[in-house]
Amino acid sequence: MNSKKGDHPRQSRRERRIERRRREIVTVAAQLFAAKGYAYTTTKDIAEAADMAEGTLYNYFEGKRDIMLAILNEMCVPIDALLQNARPLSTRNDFVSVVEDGLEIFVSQVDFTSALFTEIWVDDTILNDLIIDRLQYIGQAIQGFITKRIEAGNFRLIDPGIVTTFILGGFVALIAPVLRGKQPVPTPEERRRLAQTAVDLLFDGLRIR
Amino acid sequence: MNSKKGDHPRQSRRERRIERRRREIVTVAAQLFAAKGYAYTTTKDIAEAADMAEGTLYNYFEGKRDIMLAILNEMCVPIDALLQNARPLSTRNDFVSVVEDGLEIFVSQVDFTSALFTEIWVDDTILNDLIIDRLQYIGQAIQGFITKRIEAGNFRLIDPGIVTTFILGGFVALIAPVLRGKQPVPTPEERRRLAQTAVDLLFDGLRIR
Amino acid sequence: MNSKKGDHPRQSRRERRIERRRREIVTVAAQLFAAKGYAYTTTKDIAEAADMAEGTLYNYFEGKRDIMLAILNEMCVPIDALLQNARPLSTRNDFVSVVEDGLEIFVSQVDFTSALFTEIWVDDTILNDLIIDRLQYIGQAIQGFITKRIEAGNFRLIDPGIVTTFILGGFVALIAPVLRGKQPVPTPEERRRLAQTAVDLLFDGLRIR
Amino acid sequence: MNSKKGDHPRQSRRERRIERRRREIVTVAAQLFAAKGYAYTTTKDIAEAADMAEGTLYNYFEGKRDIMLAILNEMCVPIDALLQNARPLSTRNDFVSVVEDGLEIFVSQVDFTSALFTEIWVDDTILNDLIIDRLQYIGQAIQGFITKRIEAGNFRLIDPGIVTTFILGGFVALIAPVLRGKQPVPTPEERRRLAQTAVDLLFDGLRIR
DNA sequence: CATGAATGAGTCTTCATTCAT
DNA sequence: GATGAATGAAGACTCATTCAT
Repeated sequence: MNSKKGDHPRQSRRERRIERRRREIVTVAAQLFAAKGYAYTTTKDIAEAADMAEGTLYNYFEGKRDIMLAILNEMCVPIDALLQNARPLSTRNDFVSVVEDGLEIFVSQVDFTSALFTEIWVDDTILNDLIIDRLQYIGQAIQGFITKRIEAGNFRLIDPGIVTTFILGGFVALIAPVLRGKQPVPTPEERRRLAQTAVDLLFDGLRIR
Repeated sequence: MNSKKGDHPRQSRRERRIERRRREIVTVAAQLFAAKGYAYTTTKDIAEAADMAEGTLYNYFEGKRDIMLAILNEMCVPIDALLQNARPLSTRNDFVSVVEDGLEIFVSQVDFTSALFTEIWVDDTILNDLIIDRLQYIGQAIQGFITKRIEAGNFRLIDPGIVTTFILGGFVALIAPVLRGKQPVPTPEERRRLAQTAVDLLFDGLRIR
Repeated sequence: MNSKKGDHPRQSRRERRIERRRREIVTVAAQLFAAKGYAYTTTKDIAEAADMAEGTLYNYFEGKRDIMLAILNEMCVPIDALLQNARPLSTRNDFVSVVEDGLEIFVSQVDFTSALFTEIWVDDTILNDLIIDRLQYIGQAIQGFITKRIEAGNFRLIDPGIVTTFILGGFVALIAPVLRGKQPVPTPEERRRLAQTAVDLLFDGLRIR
Repeated sequence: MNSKKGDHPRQSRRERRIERRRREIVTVAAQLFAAKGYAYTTTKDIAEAADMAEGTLYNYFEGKRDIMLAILNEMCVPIDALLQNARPLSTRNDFVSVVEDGLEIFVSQVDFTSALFTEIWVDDTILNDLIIDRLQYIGQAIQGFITKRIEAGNFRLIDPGIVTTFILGGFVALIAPVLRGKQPVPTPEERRRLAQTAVDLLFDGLRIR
């Protein structure tokens, strides 16, 4: 019997401790990577921020890069959850919800998101392994939605590819200032308003109809 | 008098040569920074690519960072020109033109743009010194345009700040795949279509009116 | 009295367990040292091979170096036994026997011998503390044998020192390929043949008499 | 014109300087490797001994291991020369000469030889790449010599393989004490005597004929 | 001006040893 | 006694910058 009481301890105390420690490291590393970028963050920085010896890092991660990958995976979990659970986009409200949830994910983990964005521009491996697929998945969902609506006669005839790209960019732009600390993290209400305004713009455009 | 003959040589031959050399360095450095990121590009890389000795770089630039700054300034020249010369946005076509011109600038200097984008996420100084002001200038132009149109009763009542952010993000998204080599550099015709589609979306939205 | 019952237990059960554990460690360590060399074998390697925690090693040895010394001592026990028990060399057969026994000792403990040879070249302390004396003892035995035979008119007048050195080297060369895994461990029959051939060569030389 | 005077300067001044520097490094490194072993010699040690900054080493060698390989190659040059130029062994005097020359090579470069011997026991790559082939070459030369003599009726019927191994070991044993600093470097006269005694022993054995 | 060797602070990583549990 | 996480000193190697030629 591993644990004194519980019958089904998911993890032994040891495993929990290890997990906790990894989390600590990942958390502070994300902050540092977000603030200074991966290349400019030293393992010494991370160790000091995590208040441990440099060598201790290597009991939990294979190396600096491994910490980065852990951050990115951490980041991917809620994203994948969103992608899995998302009902197929069919109504305007679906769209607003998804945008809102997306904002929530990225913005509630500013450091992780920021670290992610920083490296995407530099590291092809990361881009290919982690981003491209998900981006295509999202892109196809949006394109599917638009295409179907066009066929149904609800949407105008407009290149769905370009629109999708534009939408994704707009979405990122909404969170970029937050990531770079130029704007405070939006409250849930503000996120809702952002999502609604964005979708509003997208559906009806600027011009008075 | 520096030059032997001409009365008003803007620059002596020597100065021209220096200028040419600086350009060479900046050009190859931009390629390297774009490809591998600033941090992962060594001065040796640059020197080799520019076919000169490492030490020679220091006759033209104060150091590695100074080369980066030169790249960014290089980048800013056409942007500032665009911003200066742009007629105040008043018609829909103005908008299309500006977007088109913007695409042209960024896309025709993929390396410079790419190098720029890479560092913005990491380097606060660069962000503040070079980007923020221009972004605000552009943002205000767009916001002004929207606000005026709203007042004129042409545009719906919609938060101009959010719209502006969204627009800028969409714009960046159009060039991002090119920067990362995931899409080929668009031809002038494609740029025009991109610009038109984007503005079209922006003005009239997706829905059939 | 340590043990509960027996009157003359050489060692208590505890002591025997400790001794057994030390043996285990020494055995696996010798394998590793032989295979990779002392410097390239980590305490983690040893601990894993001995199927115990790294820290446990330190309950039985003062440190990594201490394990090495234990190996060497282990190695010395049968050697010293051989040296003690060996009748003074007097006949040709004595010589063959000693060579044969020597081969047996070194070759039956390939890992220990190998570990020993590896470090002798590097570590002066080991060389001085463990090897020099024994080597001199052996050398003197051989020299004594030769000198006596020369005086007796059986052997030619030939520098006994050089001969001794040459003999020892020849002996080592016979086992070296085995130590380095370039030849299989010789069977007792092969060892006998090796010993006989070597002594034969030594006594009568190559030339037809 | 590269050089002021000479028409056929084998190497430019720069190349000569580089070669000189490499030599310096190799020389001090060999001393250190010989004294402490490869693993226990740090690049810092080498740099200090060569009186230069650590980084400078890397202008001349790819890394620590590369320095080791340079030492070994340095070592191989005279050996290969000896092997190439050696007349086929046919007389007893040929044998003495080769042994003498071999002693000269190894003993005149104590540090290099010592560094070599140290690593052979540990590093399979080195052993395979540099030693095995040459050893086999030498072994075959000796075996060939013996076999031919046996066929000619000059030598007794004795396993040439074992004899060869024994000879090589004897040879190494003659230089081992010098390598480990236990004996002074032998003078040419001493080398000659060593060689003669060894070959004498080998041909005629100890026993009075 | 051009060169490129020299520099040495700084990086990531390893590992023998300790010690709280 | 057993464990294995924590430690931190030390190691190999990198690279922006300097400077003598």
